[in-house]
Amino acid sequence: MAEALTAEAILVATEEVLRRYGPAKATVVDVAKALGVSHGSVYRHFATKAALREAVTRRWLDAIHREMEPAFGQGLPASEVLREWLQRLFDKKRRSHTEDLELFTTYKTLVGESSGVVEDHVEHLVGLIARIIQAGVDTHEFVTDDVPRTAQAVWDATQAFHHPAHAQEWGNPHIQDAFDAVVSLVAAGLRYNRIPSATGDA
Amino acid sequence: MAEALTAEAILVATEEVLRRYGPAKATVVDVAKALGVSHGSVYRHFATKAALREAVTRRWLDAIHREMEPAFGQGLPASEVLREWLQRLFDKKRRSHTEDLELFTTYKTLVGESSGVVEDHVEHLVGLIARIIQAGVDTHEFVTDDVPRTAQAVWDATQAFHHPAHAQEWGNPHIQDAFDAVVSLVAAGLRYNRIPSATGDA
DNA sequence: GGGCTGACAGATTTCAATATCTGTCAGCTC
DNA sequence: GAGCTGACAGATATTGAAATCTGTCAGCCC
Repeated sequence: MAEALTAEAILVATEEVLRRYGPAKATVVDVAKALGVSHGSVYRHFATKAALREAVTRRWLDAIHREMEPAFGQGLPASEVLREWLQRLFDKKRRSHTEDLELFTTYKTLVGESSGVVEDHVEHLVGLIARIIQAGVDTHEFVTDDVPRTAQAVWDATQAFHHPAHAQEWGNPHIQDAFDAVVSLVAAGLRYNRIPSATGDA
Repeated sequence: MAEALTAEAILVATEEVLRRYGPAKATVVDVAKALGVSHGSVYRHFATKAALREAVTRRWLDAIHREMEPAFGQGLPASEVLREWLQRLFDKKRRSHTEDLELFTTYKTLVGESSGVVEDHVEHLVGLIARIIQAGVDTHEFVTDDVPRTAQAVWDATQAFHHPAHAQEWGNPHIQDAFDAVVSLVAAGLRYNRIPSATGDA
C-alpha cells in the first residue's frame, strides 16, 4: 500500500492537473488518476470540486502573501518603501502574465470563481499598504486622518497595475512609465492629503 | 419608393436591433429586416458586420464626448472642476450599468471588439483631463512639469471608477466613499506633484 | 446607371443525441 | 472500522449534422 492520501497531496496533484489541462478541462477524475486513487477518495477530503479549486486558490494567494512583506528597516522613507512594494507587486503579476500566460489565465479563472478568498487576499494586501502608510505618518512624512481609508485609496488608484482585468495593457512598452507616474502622483498625495470624512468636503 | 437608404438610418436601426436582441444574437439580416430592405443593401454602406458595429460604437462614444465637456468658467478651483468631471463620468457609467445592464453589456461587448475606436475615445477623455490640469497649473493651484503625462496618471488612477471591468464593484454601497478617497488623494497629489521624468527618480 | 434584390458558397451557430463528469453511497479490504 | 472502491443518477460537456448567417455578385428596376 502507498502513503495515506492527504489533503496536501491532493492539492499538489490538482495544481499539476490544472497546469497541464487548464481550468476548463481539469476534472476530479483527472486528479484522482494522477494520484492513482478512485475519484471518490478525493471527495473524502474536499466536499465539492469548487471547494477543491478554492483550496488551490487560497494556497496560491497565501504564497503571494509571504512574498509581499514590506521592506521596512533599511532606513528608507515610507514613500520609497511604498514604491518598492507596489513595484514588486506589479512585477510579480506582470511577469506571471508574460512568462506563463496559461497559468496566469488558470489562476484568473479560479479567482473569478471564489470571490470570498480573493476578498481576504485583497484585505490582507491593503492591510500591508496601511502598515506602510502608518509608518510614514509616524515619521510625519505622510499626512492623513484615516489610514485604512487612505490605504484602500492607494490600492484602488493602482488597480491598473495589479487587477488581472488590466493585464493585456501590461505588455505595452510605456506601462512602466505609466506606473511611475501614478505612484509619484499617489506618493505626492500622501504627503499632503487630508481626505474629508465620508460626508464632508474640502 | 421609400426614402433612400442612408448610413445614418442603418446605424439607428442597428442600435435598435442591438438593444432588442443583444450583441450575440443581432444579425445583419435583422438590421435589414428592420429597415425593410435586403441585407445586401446594408453591405453597400458598411463593408463588413464588424465595420457596422464599430460605427455604432463610435457614434455612442461621440455622444459621451459631447456630455463630458469640463465645467470651466464658474469660478471653481481646478480641483473642484476635476472632481466634478470625474464624478460626472463615474455617475454616467454607473447609472448605465445599474439602470440598463443589458445595454451596458452590449456596449461592453462592442467596445471589446473595436480597440482602435476605444483608444481614440480614451485619448479624447485624457485630453479633457489635461485641459483641466493645465488650467490648474495656470493658476498655480497644481504643480507638474508634464501635463499630458499627469493627465494619463489621473486617468489610470481612477480606472476602478470608469473601466467596465470594475463595474461589478459599482453596486457596493461604499463605492462613493472609495471614489471620494481616490479623488482626494489624486487632487492632493496634483497640488504638489513633480513626477520625475521617465528615467530619473525622486 | 445607381441602387437594390435575392441566390449562392463558405463560415458560423444551433440543437439534440451521446459521452463524460460530479457527487453519493453500499460494500469491500486491510 | 477507517479509508477506499466502483457502480450509479443526475448534471454538464462534446460532437456532428442541420440550420442560419456573412459577404459576394449577376441581374433587375426605376
